[in-house]
Amino acid sequence: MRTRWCGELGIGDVGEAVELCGWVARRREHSAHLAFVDLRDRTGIVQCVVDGAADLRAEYVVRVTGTVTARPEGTVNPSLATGQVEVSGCAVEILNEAEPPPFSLEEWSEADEAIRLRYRFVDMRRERLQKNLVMRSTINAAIRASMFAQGFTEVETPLLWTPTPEGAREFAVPSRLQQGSFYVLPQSPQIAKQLLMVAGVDRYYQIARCLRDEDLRADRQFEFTQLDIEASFVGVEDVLGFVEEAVLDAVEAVTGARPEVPVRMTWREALERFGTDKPDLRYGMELTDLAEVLAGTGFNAFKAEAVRAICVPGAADSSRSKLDGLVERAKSLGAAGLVWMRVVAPAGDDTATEPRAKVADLESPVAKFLSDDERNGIVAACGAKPGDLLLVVAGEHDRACRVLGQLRVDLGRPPVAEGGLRFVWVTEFPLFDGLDEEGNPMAAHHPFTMPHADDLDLLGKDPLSVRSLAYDLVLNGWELGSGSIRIHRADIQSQVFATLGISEEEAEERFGFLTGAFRYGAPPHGGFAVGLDRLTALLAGEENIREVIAFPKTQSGADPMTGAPKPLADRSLRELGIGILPPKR
RNA sequence: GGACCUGUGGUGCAGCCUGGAGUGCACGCCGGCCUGUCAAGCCGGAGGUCGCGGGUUCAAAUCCCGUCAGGUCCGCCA
Repeated sequence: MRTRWCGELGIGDVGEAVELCGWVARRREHSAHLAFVDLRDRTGIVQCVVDGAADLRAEYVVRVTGTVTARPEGTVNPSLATGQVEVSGCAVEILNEAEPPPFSLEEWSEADEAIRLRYRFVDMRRERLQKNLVMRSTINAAIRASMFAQGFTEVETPLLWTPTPEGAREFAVPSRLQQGSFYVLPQSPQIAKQLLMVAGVDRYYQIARCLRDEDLRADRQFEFTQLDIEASFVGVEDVLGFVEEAVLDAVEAVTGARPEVPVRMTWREALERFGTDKPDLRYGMELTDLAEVLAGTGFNAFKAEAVRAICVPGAADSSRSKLDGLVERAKSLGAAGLVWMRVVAPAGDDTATEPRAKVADLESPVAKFLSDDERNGIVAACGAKPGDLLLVVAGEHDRACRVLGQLRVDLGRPPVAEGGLRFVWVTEFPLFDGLDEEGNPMAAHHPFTMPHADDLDLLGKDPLSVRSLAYDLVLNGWELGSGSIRIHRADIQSQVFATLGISEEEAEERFGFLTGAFRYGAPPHGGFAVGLDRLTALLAGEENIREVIAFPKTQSGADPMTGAPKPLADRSLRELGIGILPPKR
């Protein structure tokens, strides 16, 4: 039906007779006998010169036959990739008519999210989504090539899996043949891939769909895609190497340049410096420890386990209401309070106004409670300059760090498309993360994560301080993925289960098929999973992973195009043995 | 479960704070004109349950309450 793509035509094609197919993107009608039709296919747009276009409308599907010609002098369009040429002497065959699109398909035009999703098939005609879907495909292809080259075997695992309470909420699938029983959709192929290690597959990967029934966010959909990896007879460094190779290959395939290898950082260091386990290295504003400067302070609010600060460059002119807003934000994040300090010209500086000079070089509600040495020390420790704003949080150590880490993101994070690609390996995550209602430690990663060899004897004594062989890959402040070395020895697994407060019977019931399999010769193994929606979004410069997914859901989990989720017909419910309870109220 | 923002012809907005006739802008749509435009231009026209429900008021797009939808975030996401 066609001989060429619209977007690939250039000056080198002049003189060629072409047949093109696509959609009418725009139409500029000059008279009954001269019109310009911009024809669009997946590769781009080219201008066609037509003898009259009165019967054409936007988004009509057409086949154009004509000759590629150089545009007349002065009519070249530099903003169009094909702008040096046009297709002239065109005959236009209408393959299908179209109603006017529900929203403008011009790239500069924005439409409401609900309408975009309702007419996703129209939205996807735009360059933005076309480009993102192609990029996603490029990434997938590069990853498959990389994993295959590294000797990995792609294995598919079931979507109809078994409930494994613990972790994310699962989507349930009723069984028709065994009424009252359910499959669940896998929140990840975690257990399946460990079984593949017992099976001797040795090096497994899969571009796997994962499903979690948790609330949606800009970087979270119900269903998402991971590069899932597991390998036997490996240590942490091996796993990081496999992942690094695949991810950097994928980035290189998209950008044409191999990025810097990820920076290494322990979880502890990330928390101390950035107040988060997913540090964004594209900008500064790192946390400053004020403990030393304030060691002997008389100000009660600063007599705390930790006193930390961030410096916001040039923000000293923030309005009082903005500062009040920051205080509220800090409180909502769990801080007891937030102290702000405007750094102004130092005392004695001729440019300082009289009232400011009286409080030395800090303008703050608490300045009067601080000694001159403390004020100077704070400014020096933070490396602050006049015009900067300091934000100080005092309190329990981890919480103070996290609050400031979030404020740092709120105030400093650049747009997603700026600042390059800064990969970070965050290593030595704690094995446990807080206590549940019954006072038992909760697994930070999952219950099969190997404790750090040096911390094994702490399991019984001080579980919360036990480090693990778990690690995250972070890119520009987004958690791209996580993984760990798994426990393959029954004695250590029992110890961890015991620490988690999981009895042997309970472990047997929940994970018996895994621990049972482990008795038949489980190799040491470990793995990782990389979120490909997030990776693609970051490479595409998108703030929301919806933009790299063909058919995403809204934040309330709906699909405006299909109307899903919908009630099931009574007949279907009966067949599944399911009754619907009256709505809660 | 919670907080905040948004909802006005097909689309994107302004109007709302400070109530007074659905008023306005841009795009699109329909008709006409126009032989080198390119987000074409010019002229004319059509198109509205101001998300929905209730309340206050002589009077509500505007104020109040509720609700629905979309978005961002907290909780949640081993």
